[in-house]
Amino acid sequence: MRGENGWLAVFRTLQEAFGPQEWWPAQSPFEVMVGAILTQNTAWRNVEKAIANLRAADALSVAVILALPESDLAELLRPSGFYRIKTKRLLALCQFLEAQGVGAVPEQIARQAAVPALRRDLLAVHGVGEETADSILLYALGLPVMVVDTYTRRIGGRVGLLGDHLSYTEVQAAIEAELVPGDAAVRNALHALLVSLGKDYCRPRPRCDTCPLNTRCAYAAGRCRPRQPEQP
DNA sequence: TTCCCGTGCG
DNA sequence: CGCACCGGAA
Repeated sequence: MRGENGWLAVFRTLQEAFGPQEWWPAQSPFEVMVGAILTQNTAWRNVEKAIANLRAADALSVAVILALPESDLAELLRPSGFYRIKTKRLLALCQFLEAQGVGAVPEQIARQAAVPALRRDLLAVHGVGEETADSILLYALGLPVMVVDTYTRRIGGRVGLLGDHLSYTEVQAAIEAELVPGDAAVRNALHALLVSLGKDYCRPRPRCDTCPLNTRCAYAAGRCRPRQPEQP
């Protein structure tokens, strides 16, 4: 509706443009976690290749991955880039899950009241930072946690909802303040919509001419030009 | 701040 | 070819 201004207005506009989102392309909570590690600073299409390798090797489980020779695991992860580092990180995550005793059904231990402690424990895992931890909480465990990523910052900055140099926590709090507490679905959908916009429109070199937000975006109204000025 | 790294697009 | 990619650690 008209009259909304902040992230909720962005949410509604994007949902009208892209349709309802129910996200994370994965077949299990564990696969979500794997994807969350592999997609760090990496195009999703490359992550898909690595996950396909894992699936083909029947290695989409904690037990199998932990039993795999590290060099073999690295070879499976290779297409996702940063593969030696990601091998270490995925192993660290699997060791954590095994220690938790939740390798098979991790979502069952997740209750909303336990979110802060669970987030803290995830952050203690090598290779799990704030975005990865929150992606796991939201998309693997279904908990109402807003995920902040590079798209969120870029879009928020351009539309005038976020300043520069804000910490992860500050950005997250700014968005959370507009969302219904406890509603995981809206956080899931909003982040998914932001990713969709970020990939296809609000890119480093933006496509403002066809962007669903271009009528309300400060960037589109100002600095965004359909093409570079002609050469002198 | 710099490094980690393959991949597909412009 | 060069650039950017659903970051995090050193």
